Amino acid sequence: MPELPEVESFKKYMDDHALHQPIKAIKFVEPSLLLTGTTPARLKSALEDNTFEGTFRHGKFLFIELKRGENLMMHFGMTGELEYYTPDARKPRVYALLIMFKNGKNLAFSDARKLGKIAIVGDVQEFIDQRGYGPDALKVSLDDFIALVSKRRTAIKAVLMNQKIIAGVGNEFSDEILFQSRIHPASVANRIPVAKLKEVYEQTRKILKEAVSHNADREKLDHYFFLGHRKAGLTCPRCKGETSFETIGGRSSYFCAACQKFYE
DNA sequence: TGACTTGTTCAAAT
DNA sequence: GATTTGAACAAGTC
Repeated sequence: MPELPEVESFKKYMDDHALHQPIKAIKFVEPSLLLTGTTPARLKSALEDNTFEGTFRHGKFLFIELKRGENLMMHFGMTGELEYYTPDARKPRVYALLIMFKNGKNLAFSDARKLGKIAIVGDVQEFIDQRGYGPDALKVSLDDFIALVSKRRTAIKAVLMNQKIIAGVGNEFSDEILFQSRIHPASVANRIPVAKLKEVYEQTRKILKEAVSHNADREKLDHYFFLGHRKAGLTCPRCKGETSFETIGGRSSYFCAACQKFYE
């Protein structure tokens, strides 16, 4: 699922393939992905005869700067993907948004489950502020992290996944961060000692940075425990106990009840 | 067949 | 008002 590291790798993908090339035309076939305020006509007029000049990521949002001043915002939902390719009539792609460049290449944004979002955004910071998203998980300072997390009275896992507190962490990475920090995901955030929250902050940075450096490739993150194989009934590499499953914060959670301490 | 999954948003409850 | 909880959304997988 696209969390911060996956979105960062989409950012690199755009940087490597799609910048500085004039856009000839677009095709847009999935209006349900458009955020309120962006109509298909506005998308078309903003993109056609324009050029992507740079990229910016905040949490799980990717913003692609346009030469004429605005930004194309992409959110990948659960199943959003990008593909830059040479069109081939025999192998048509399924897409929600197709961008055709003057150099003959295409960029397709596809989204099988249609939970992604697309919009044209004027000022990126204003978009983030107006919608109330918290600081990016890799840019937030330790002090801000502690201040934001330590007062919450709900499960630490729900806090880490709440984009309005800290942006970028989703279900899968939250399980790994809490496993590495040895904290039970249902622990109440404001009951966790500050020294322990500092560890959560450090693990968050360590794991996300490493995932970013490997383009979120699970095979290269195999030295972590839960990434890639989230299941109940596995043997915990630390205490050799059996891993558990519970729904926490409305999401499936895997953890080791024996070595992840529960703070209540 | 239908339960389960995900990130976000919205409504309801506290 | 702020925070928390839980349901809803879509559609693919098993």
